[in-house]
Amino acid sequence: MRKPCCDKQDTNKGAWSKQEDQKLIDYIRKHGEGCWRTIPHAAGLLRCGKSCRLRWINYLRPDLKRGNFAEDEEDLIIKLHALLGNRWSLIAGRLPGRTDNEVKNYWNSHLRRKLISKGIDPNNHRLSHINIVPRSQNPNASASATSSGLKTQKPEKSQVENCDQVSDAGSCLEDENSCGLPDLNLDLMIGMPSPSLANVEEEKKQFESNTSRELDFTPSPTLVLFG
DNA sequence: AACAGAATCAACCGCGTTCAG
DNA sequence: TCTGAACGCGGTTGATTCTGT
Repeated sequence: MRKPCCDKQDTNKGAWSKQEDQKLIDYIRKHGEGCWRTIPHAAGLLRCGKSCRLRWINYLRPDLKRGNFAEDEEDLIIKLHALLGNRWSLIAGRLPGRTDNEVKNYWNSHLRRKLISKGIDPNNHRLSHINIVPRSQNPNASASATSSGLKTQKPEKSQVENCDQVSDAGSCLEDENSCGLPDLNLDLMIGMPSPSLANVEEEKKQFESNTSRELDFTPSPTLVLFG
């Protein structure tokens, strides 16, 4: 049985105070990112290492961009999601200054809905033959696009009906290979910070070879990668 | 102005992976 | 080779803010 990552009795939870932020920033500036387990104690924080790591990565890191996503960033996220599925850290790795959490939140709150409104199933990036009813006329759809709404969205059949056996976009791509659909031909050159598209492909292949998921779904003919 | 519902996003949780001993 | 601790990730939650009535 895994032990909890920290002694919960002695750790703060919830929002970080300015003082806590400052302590963490000061410590990491001085000593760099290191063993997250020991950082809280060393920095004089009553937080668990996990929490410190998350706070640093998602909020305090100096190279974070923050603010609205540019259109090219949106496009890139959509394309990468089509390629990689919900592997947010990989996607975020290709967006300089963005974090996996940020990308994930943005996807769940904006991009999903954007795709749905264009009649595209965000799970597999295929045209879904659903009539999109404006929210105002469709009270049932009210919470479906929120991140917390995702849990309620799961059973929202109408939107996944066409591909109810598809788990994610990545799996869809496996199918892509097997049924000989056209090459994705993605233009992923927008501000790639690290390695290159070749590595995305590499990671994808690696992922695919590592995964033994059996897929069983009927492909719809159109995979949509707009942008 | 007050309220309700929706949207946003920081943070937590739990699991899989990695790695050192 | 095995085991356990730590890390990293994706999913989820819940507090806060926004928007419409």
